[in-house]
Amino acid sequence: MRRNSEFNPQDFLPYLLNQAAEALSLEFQRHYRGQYGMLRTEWRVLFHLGCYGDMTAKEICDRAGLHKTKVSRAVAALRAKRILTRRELERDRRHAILQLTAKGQRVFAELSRAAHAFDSEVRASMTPEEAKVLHRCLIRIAGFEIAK
Amino acid sequence: MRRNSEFNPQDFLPYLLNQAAEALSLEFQRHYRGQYGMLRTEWRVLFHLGCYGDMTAKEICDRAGLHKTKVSRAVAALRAKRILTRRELERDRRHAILQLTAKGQRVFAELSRAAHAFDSEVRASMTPEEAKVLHRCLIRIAGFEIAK
DNA sequence: AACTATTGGTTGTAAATGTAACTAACAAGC
DNA sequence: GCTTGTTAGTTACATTTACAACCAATAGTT
Repeated sequence: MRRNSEFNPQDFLPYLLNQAAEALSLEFQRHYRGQYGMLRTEWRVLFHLGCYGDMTAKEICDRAGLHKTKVSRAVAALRAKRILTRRELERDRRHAILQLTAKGQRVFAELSRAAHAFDSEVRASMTPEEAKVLHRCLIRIAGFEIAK
Repeated sequence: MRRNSEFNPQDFLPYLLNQAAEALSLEFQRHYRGQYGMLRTEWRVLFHLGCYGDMTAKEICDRAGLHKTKVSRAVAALRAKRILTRRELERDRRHAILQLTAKGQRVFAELSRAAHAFDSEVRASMTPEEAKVLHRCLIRIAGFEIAK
């Protein structure tokens, strides 16, 4: 069977994007996984709480685009690791504010620094102009939805 | 707890890249999953065989950066769907060449067209110059490995 | 030929994820 | 107050994936 020259995987954006995303995620994983035994979703929850401050699980779902079951399980795991606590609201006991513990804040500070360094290292492989374009395109794509 | 203004998830490349990749993959999934009940890895294997022609599972692993167990299972599933066949080599019976069936080629042609259209649609959201920069950066990142 | 190593690939099992069904708390209409 | 609906979150179960152990074929060594 002969080669199809019109189109190849590297030119298909979903594929290329996935390869790039995988490469970086696998690499950065070492930090939260190796050091703290955290899963990707756990790191994301921690990241959001650290960056944006205390919030409910629902808010994390919305901001991070994660399904509530994923967040629910990540929160349970982070609680078990004593990285965050939940405090139910008096006025509506369905909601619970999630809050980093002192340990959680230390871990966040640590990982946040690692993330920053990692990010800089990746950006070092491109010009500031390229970085700007990349960022702009990714933001646009991340919100991409095809006409239904 | 107050907001950490120095750094936010949208600025962290692994995160942003993941969001973008997820958005596109989920969207494109409809085609191979909805129409043919294929999984992502199956689509990738089909894609590679269609684009590059017959090859062994090992070659697919190397080219696609997939683990051999994933490919092994995808191949089994695609065989069950009569999309490809395997032909053992006489001279080394460890190797088996994977080859698309007539049906496999039709399915590939169909999905390839859909992929092309999808890709164009995504690219329509950026200038040719942006697309070029994006492609260049992603290729670079996809091969990224931090100093160990 | 016999012994070890390596390679291509599969299988078993545990961990992680997705989906749907469920619970509990509140809100709204009557 | 009692239905009905909605929202936040959890649990149960089925799929998918990751990791390690495994098998069979070949290569390399002695």
